Amino acid sequence: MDGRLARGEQTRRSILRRAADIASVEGLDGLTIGRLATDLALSKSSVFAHFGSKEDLQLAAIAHAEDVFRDLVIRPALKAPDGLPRLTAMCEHWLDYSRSRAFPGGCFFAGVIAEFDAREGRVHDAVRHGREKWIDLLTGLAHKAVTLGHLPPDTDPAQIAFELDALARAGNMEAVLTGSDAAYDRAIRGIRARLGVDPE
Amino acid sequence: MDGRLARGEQTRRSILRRAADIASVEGLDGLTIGRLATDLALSKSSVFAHFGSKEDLQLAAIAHAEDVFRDLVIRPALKAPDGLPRLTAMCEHWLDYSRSRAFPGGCFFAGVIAEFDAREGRVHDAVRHGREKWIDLLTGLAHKAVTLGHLPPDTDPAQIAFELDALARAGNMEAVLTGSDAAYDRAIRGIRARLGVDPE
DNA sequence: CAGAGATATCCGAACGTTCGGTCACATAGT
DNA sequence: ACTATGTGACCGAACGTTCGGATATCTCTG
Repeated sequence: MDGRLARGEQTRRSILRRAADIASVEGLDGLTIGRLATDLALSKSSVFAHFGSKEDLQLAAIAHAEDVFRDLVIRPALKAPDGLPRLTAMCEHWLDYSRSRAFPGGCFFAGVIAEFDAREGRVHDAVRHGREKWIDLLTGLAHKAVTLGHLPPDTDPAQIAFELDALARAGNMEAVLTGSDAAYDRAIRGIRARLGVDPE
Repeated sequence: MDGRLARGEQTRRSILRRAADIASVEGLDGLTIGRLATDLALSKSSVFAHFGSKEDLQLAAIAHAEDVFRDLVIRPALKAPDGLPRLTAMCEHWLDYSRSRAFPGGCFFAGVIAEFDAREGRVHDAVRHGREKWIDLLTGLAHKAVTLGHLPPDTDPAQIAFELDALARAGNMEAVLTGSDAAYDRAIRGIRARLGVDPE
């Protein structure tokens, strides 16, 4: 077992990368096995065989997008000092991740949540669970910021997590919709004001 | 030309009502002519004939949803006194419209915007234009509230419109995703705090 | 080290279904 | 009788899925 990846694993990853990119624009339903096969110069059956069903492909794409999100947003932000700096860093990395178009359709989850929020099934559950973890993370950071005295003692951590997420998500959506980066400035201004942080 | 509707117009409206309901859950792409025909006990060709193409059906569904939104949110809110009361009324009617599930998938536009924000074409343009009108409306109300002295004179109307929309939209999404109404309280609390209005 | 055998990986063809869309024809309303 | 409205049969394309077999890649033996 050397460090190299087995051939199948490489293919699987290339499929997932492409799948997440497509899904961020066309949605997880718009994601198509035939389209994937064409784009990657593979056969439909080969793409299919790696996942066993379209639903499992969708779930794998979500898991992959979560890995990307962890690498680009969560892990870097956790390097900031605990409390308010870490909370603001999390929001700013979130916006950078959207702005950089790590996924061509903006934030992968913003699109997928809206697609599956009102449905049922495994994909809905996975999306919902992923979002819960994210909100819990933000809430925990806000709580820590309160206990450290970085935020007023009467601050409700869950409420502030909700509002920060709302502002960031709105920035992503408007930026993608209009093709302009101006919405990111709106989002960051709202976030900084809400946290009582001086605008740079 | 008496007051009654022509037969075809009645059918057309029933199609659009159902189409908007389906699209709010499954998306405008998940909306299917065959599904519509089955649900309404019509033939596919009849449904199709009313619109000429699927894209035109999607555009008509958007226009219909805008009518509903105008009736349930905008018109009632405009009865409130000008300035801050009207702005808060707009937000609250927005949340009530989402909570009441006028569309089974929550706010029609929240879903459709996320579906088409990163795409191109007529549907994207229609969605974007509709959202522009909505934001302009909110911005105008905020501006009026500032000039009337209901909000601090240094308030940026466009910024506050962005933030109010962000909070309301987040409330809708989380409520639909989790099936709980608690998110609406979060949204309204954030909105009232942002506007400096006392919670009731 | 070579080569046989097992195992991953991938392909091509086909399946049944559903999609948006077309068309000739029937029916209903005035 | 004429027009608006709706039907039913049908098309080609794309969908997810299945399957048998070809082709790499790895493993184990001699």
